[in-house]
Amino acid sequence: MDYSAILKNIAKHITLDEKETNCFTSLLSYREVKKKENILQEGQLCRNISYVHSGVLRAYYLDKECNENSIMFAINDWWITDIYSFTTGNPAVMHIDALENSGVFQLQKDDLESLFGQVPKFERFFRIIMQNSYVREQLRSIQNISLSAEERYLNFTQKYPDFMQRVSQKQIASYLGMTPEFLSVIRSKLRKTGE
Amino acid sequence: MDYSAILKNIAKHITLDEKETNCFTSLLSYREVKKKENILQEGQLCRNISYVHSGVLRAYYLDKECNENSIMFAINDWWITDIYSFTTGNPAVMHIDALENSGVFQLQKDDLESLFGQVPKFERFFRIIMQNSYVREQLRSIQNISLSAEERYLNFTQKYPDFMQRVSQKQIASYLGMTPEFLSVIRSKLRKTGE
DNA sequence: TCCCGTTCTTAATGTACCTTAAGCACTTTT
DNA sequence: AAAAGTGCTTAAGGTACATTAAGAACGGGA
Repeated sequence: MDYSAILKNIAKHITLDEKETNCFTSLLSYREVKKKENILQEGQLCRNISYVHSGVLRAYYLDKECNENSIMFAINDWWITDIYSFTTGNPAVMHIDALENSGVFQLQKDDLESLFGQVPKFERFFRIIMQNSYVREQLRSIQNISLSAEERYLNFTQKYPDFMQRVSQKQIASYLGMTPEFLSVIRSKLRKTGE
Repeated sequence: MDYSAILKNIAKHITLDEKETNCFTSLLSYREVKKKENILQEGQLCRNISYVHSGVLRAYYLDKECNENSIMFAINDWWITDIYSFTTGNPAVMHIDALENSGVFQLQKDDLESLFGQVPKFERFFRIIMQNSYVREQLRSIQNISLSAEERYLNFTQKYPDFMQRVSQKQIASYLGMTPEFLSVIRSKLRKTGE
């Protein structure tokens, strides 16, 4: 099993010796997820967190009109989970699917707790991951409230150019809180004024 | 100085012995903040995090039309900071004011880092605080995108009844991403259909 | 290879919410 | 106590977005 990428991700924030590394990798399970395959459904308990080794996953929320509201996209080197269900133990509010054939390393919540006991440095690692995630979501809230649809789109293309290649416009629109039709109008307007 | 409330807050997630407690409290500085007084402005570096001992603080973002977009309210027993500036070291994007005469305990970023070194348990404490904050913001993003203005308002009144007494409607409207006029219309409609 | 489903586009119509403005109640300043 | 500011309400008119619908282009499955 190729742990190099995930270990490099960990090494961004903490330094592990060999024993700690083995302790960590022994808790990981690798899972292949086919395109369109689902790894979490609303109502289930989300008891693990996934590191995306390859491919793309998407988390989304189905509202009462059954619209898909994209919550996050996760490509290579991102972590993804239903953090609400994972944290509180309540049923999941979101669905998580693969947008391409993907490979993820999964860590069970119980194993993570025991890892915290054995290698307390991981508290630091996940403190940093959670803090960065909080920053990202807070900036998103601010932008949702204070920017127009066009501004949100321009922002997204700058901030996440990688996603533009790999995620459909429909899904980007749902992440940005607008309909795909309106996103199409915005893009066509930008195309004209851009030339 | 009365540390009982903040220590009780810490004790929700980690257990400290006497020495650790002293180490922690020695790093705190108490600050009184008068109503309308500002403790952080956009563009400054935010190098501390505040625990609200009494009163109410509000964080808000000024957009380019100079509208105040409320980001969060913090009453007794909440933590508040510009997490973006605090984390990245970039200039603050938000302002933080007191809505009432308030008392806060402040912890400097450098002191917090040294606290992590001396009492690693605090990594756990702040991991949990950050994780809970992430959950809160993510749920907020989901609701902003998928709910109508009226639904967001009803949700807010249920989730944060304490804020309703202490925060003006204008500020609640700005937190919910609508104008105060429209919130007033919603409330008047609810008053009628409620009877 | 054709077909079927999905995505993207364009356009007409509809609506949730904003803007502006005015009046009243309340609080703060002088 | 008057004056000036601020918050809440109501209403008319305006706009950014949604909805519906239909056609073109692409991609996956038999």
